[in-house]
Amino acid sequence: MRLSRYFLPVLKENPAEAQIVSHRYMLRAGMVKQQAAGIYSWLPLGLRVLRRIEEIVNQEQERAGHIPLLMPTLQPADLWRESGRYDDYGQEMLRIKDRQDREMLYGPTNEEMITDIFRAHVNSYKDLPLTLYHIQWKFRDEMRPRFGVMRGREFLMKDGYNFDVDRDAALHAYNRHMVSYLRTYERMGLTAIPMRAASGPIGGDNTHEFLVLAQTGESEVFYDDRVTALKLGQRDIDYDDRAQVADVCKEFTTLYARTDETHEAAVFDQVPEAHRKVGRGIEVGQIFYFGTKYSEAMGAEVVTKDGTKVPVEMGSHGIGVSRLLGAIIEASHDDKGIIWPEGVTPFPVGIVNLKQGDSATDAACEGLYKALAAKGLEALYDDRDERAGAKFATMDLIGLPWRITVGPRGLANGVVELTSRRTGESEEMSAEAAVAKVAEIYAGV
RNA sequence: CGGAGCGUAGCGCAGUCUGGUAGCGCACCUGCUUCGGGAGCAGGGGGUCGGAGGUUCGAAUCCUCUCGCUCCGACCA
Repeated sequence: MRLSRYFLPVLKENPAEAQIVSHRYMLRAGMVKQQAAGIYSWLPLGLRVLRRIEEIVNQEQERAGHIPLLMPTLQPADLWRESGRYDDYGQEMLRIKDRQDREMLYGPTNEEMITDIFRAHVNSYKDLPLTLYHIQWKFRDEMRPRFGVMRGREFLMKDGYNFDVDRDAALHAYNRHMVSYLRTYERMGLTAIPMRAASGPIGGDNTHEFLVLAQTGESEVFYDDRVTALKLGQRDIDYDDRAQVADVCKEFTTLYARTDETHEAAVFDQVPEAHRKVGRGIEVGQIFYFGTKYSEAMGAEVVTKDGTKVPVEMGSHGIGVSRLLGAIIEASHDDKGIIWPEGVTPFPVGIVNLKQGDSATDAACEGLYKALAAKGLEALYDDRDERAGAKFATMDLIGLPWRITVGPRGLANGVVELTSRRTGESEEMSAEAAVAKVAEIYAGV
């Protein structure tokens, strides 16, 4: 993408309403525009990151054997009357009437609707296990939306639902989700710690939240800091292997890690003092096992091997996709701007032409741009007629992890400069070597 | 939902107390100079002062109502 033809409305000054760093940078980098309290337009740069995050979520869900579908944002009230939640959900649910005066709602979650789909089409244990998920906009009419996309009223969420024949199978689904979530967050450059949680209006007694440590987090967290060193890495996981998946969950949930909702001081005190940490975290996902709560209420049953009918065992699992943008920025930025992890960056690399209009630098930049594209890497090429300082400031603000700087001084020696946004370190090399190095960096992402 | 505050140009703000017909910086447009970390000079365009009603010779400014947004608290992906 050539910046001169892109739509990237960056702001030099901090918008007054933005209190936390991710909100400030998202506005300043031209990623979002607020349209109402807790409701945002996604501008091109923000949309690119949102799509990247969705893509990673999709890939990891499908890798775990979960199946995508898409349910609507608007739902009929009657479905929610069956579970009893139409009345229970309260003011947070946005209720709407259509022209026939039918009661509708903008979905805050989809347990009822997925159960309706299930009961309409599945009758036998032979069709299980089954996990369906979608990534769809949700609306929760929060009392107090704040922190930009971190607590919006409209937000993009991945929500998945598992259907299993018995409790053991459902708990395996729970574990499978935990592992797939760990891998998802790691690919986004995040350390998200599973913490035992309270269940809230979804219901159920087995639930973990995934927390990203950050000063600006809304939850107080208590943890053994050795959990932050745990990494899934590239290990090979067979998601159908119950024992292997359970072992991974055990590895990641044995050390103490709780939110204030489930914190137990007496247990926490047994953590060695050197590792005992209290901090704050951003909740970026939650998984639940809730058994037959919805299937019983809504008559979602399957016939078992011995011919009896049983309500299907269920769980649900959510990742706050739009919230993740904020969480990643909170976890990865400096005083100049965002620092995107390679996994989610809107563009893999930026090209800065220090002397636009100079035939040598222009030609070198065009060559780089095309060579990168040939490797499947779409660079953001700053071809504006701006001074070097302005170009650097823009690149730093929008946070592309790698920058190739092309100027007449370097070209005279046959080199360009490859700079890491994270470390600030620069290395001079030929244009060919820079392309090769960037390609190598992204080969593993 | 309780408490506090703010709406004046695209963004950040001053002007409101003490009414006199709207200003600064950034951004934008033109020209010249400049050109490896958000340039300088000169010129220029842009605002029914959130909305409605009222008081007044006269309202951004005073009064009433209303809408929107932000922050602090209790709730949540």
